[in-house]
Amino acid sequence: MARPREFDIEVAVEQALQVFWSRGYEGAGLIELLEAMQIARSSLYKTFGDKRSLFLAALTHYDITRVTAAVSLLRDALIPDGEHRIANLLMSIAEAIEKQGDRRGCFLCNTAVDQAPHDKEIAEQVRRMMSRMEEGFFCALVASNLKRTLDLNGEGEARLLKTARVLNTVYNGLRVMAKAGYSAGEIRTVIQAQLHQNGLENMGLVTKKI
Amino acid sequence: MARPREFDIEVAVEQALQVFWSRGYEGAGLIELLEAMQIARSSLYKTFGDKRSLFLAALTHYDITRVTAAVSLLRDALIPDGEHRIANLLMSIAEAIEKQGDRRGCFLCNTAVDQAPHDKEIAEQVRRMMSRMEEGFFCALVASNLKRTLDLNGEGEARLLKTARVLNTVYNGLRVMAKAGYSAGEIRTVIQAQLHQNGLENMGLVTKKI
DNA sequence: GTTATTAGAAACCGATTGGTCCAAAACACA
DNA sequence: TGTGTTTTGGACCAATCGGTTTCTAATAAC
Repeated sequence: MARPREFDIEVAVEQALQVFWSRGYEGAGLIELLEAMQIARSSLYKTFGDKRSLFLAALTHYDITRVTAAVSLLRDALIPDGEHRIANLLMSIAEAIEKQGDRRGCFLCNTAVDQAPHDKEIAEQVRRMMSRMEEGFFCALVASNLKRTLDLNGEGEARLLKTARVLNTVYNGLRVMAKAGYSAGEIRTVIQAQLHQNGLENMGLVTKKI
Repeated sequence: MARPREFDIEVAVEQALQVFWSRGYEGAGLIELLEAMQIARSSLYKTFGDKRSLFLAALTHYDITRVTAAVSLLRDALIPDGEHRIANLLMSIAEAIEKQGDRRGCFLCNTAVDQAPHDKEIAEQVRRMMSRMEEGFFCALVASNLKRTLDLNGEGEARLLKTARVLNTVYNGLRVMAKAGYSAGEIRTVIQAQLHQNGLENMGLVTKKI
């Protein structure tokens, strides 16, 4: 029995995420955040507490939207070969540069670099999100020809877990390169070389068949 | 015919670098910088112009000290095998975490992530420094068994250049992982897997013989 | 020693920072 | 319609931001 909130929290958090994503935590001013979120100062503080909590909410929102989407892509059974799923994910980095001129990179990677070292809670969440990414890569590897090769050799899933972590490391490295100004073409070359080296040979881009 | 400067510019820039390195550009306040540099406000502005120029000076200082040191390691003829030089450089990331608890990562990588997208001049310098790192990896690869394998196959230096870029990407990825909280042991595992995949098999740590 | 020049310490600047407070408006429920 | 509760916008806050100015002290050249 009270006045209802006039804005949608999820929409507001998504807008805040956009600002944090392109400006970073320190670079994002309250005014810029409020304009993007289309809410008043007091509404922000009443709803979220403070700037840091809003950031945490944005990070969680990134987790349940973007990270989840990436993991889904890596588990997508509609693309039978895991190497194709991995190639699709990595190539999307180059595509983002090419088509949208997007050099904001990965919000998770950005946050790991500039906030995780100074904030324990953020660091923990970043670790969890990184682990989710690794799991995604692992799922794709389970459906790859690398898995089949390893099965013949009798090597276990330990090797797959290791490769998943390597791929996630490369993924983060690529996002840094994108921010450093490398072109879409240069990034694609790195991806191809990397996939080749990981024994993921069949790596042409394959679109989902529905 | 004037009063001489009381502080050493290089020392001051090195101290400023330390602050920018651990706090980032926006996170580094004037007061913190001045205290670390042990100079007065007006001296800073007279000598460097403004905060951004000081940052640029710190970035250049990082280039001519740290990046140069890394490249020297990668070209060090006293370590005959290139793969050992590469392993040494990558393993130093894990060592920094283990021995100094240093999670500030690589200042070049940090700057690429949080400043390059917003500042053209910084972006250009970051690109130049990344290229220097790649050249370093290339020099090490020239002295590696991968090179010898490729020579037999008739593959040219193009492949080596590509691998150099991949290694630099991995290097940046590892620095992100370090910031994300991965342990020295976890990072070492990734490095070993990666070196293995790059055909750089002889990868035990080898100390320089003088 | 005088003079020209510059370094240095500190006061000072407006703008902006993140954050609080309060009166008024808007709704749910009776 | 009246009442109670909560959101809202905007005024307000001290602190800090990056940057400037001023004035004094130091010193090299003459």
